[in-house]
Amino acid sequence: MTALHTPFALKLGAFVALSDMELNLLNQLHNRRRTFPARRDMIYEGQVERSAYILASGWVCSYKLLPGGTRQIVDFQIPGDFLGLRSVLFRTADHNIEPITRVKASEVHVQDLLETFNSAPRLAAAVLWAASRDEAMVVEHLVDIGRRDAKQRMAHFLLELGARLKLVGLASNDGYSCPLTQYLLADALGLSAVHVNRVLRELREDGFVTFQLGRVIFDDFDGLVAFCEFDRNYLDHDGPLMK
Amino acid sequence: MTALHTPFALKLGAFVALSDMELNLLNQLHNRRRTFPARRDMIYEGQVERSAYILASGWVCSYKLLPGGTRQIVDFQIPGDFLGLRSVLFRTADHNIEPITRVKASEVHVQDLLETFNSAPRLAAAVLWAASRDEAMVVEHLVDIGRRDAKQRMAHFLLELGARLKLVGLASNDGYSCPLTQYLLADALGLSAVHVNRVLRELREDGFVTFQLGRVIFDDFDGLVAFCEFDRNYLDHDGPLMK
DNA sequence: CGAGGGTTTGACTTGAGTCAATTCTGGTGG
DNA sequence: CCACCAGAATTGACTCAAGTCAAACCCTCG
Repeated sequence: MTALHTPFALKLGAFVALSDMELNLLNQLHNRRRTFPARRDMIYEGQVERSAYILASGWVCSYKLLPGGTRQIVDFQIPGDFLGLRSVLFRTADHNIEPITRVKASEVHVQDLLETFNSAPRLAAAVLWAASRDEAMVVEHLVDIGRRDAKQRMAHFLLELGARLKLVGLASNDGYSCPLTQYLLADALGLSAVHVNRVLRELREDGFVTFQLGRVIFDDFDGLVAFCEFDRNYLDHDGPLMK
Repeated sequence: MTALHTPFALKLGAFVALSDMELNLLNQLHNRRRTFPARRDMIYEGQVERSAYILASGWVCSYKLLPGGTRQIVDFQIPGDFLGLRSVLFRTADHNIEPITRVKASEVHVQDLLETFNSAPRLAAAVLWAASRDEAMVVEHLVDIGRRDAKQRMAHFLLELGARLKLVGLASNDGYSCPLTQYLLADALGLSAVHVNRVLRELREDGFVTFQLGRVIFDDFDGLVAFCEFDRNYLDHDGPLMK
């Protein structure tokens, strides 16, 4: 078994046991490497020229802008995630995508993707699976915002992010490094930045999590899971589901 | 051109101009008709036996239950919508689906669906398109809850629902009939039932919409659209996008 | 005619937002 | 190496949107 090179392969590998041939195919998708500076939108609402990307390193967020000037961050993308898969289907992008850090990503043409799927149908299943999982994530985010109070919401969010990062080897149950500012958290969780700060302090004082200096540290992982009633099942995978 | 028989065909017809052959194929999907009584879950979280349905008549909602006993309704499904497409992919359903009214639906086996796609690839594109649109809807719902106050949220929601119903011929700019109770609205919009009532009263007193006795009546459609900054584009289709 | 959802309304409470000032941090250039 | 700056993080005081509790009311259906 060869090494799993990219976060993308790592992630798909959590769903499907990948053969060397499949790993090679995945690597070939990464030939069109591009770099994006932080803060400047990669894809913006209404943009016509469509392309999809696979995130190799760095973090981005996808958000919708409201007329009032506020915005709602729909999701964060981390290494291994697909970007703009949906904007390829629609004629124009329906939301903006902004790099939070400097980002490296591989541009993927629909053509190449389809060809890859042709050669290795199991990869299609894996990608579809990953996409469904992302959608499930948005749903969970919706529940978060709709029915949890700020403190549980934050706790749940930090755990979920941790679970995703663990899939690509960027987190453990101890914690992970996280470039998100409190403003970004606020826009994602539907809170004000001030309140985000207060909530983070409370969680810290409760001895659950510490989020400071770009690192999330789980001081009491199990306690935190219990506090926000985090469902361990839906993100935990013990290994490939398809052999 | 034959009549468009089912809401499902009507909806897909908004995306792709359907040939007689394709219409026939769609109709054949509807041979396994089933009826469900109101209030009893059709699909529940954790259920293993998977099947997908196409809604022929009636309304259902998909929701997630929280440990505290509250719930968040993620989306409502109306005639022509797919049910449980995702639960076919995952081993178990990740949310519950409950009929709001008595419901008629056609059971669809993955097998049949794939065969249909094989015979008419354009239908695959249309279904994928519809699925993407549904996902975009969830995103919009997320924005609604995260960043709009209760009044705009309600206004936006009622307009969106109207737009969807219009696609299958069940609404006009005057209004539509709607079996949702204020409790259901509350669970969908992340509000309390009491506040839903207050907000509906305000919208009525402002002369925007009247929601009473199971009917939504747009007293001032344009005013309402302006009030909640509804984006007409993303749901309005003048006709098939693929000829 | 009674029962049970569903709808309305009022009085009170509270979680989260706003405004505004202060401190911390990391980066930059002299 | 240090002074300075901008962007982040903190904190306190005050406000307000939305929740909670509780009591009517009102259809509709058996």
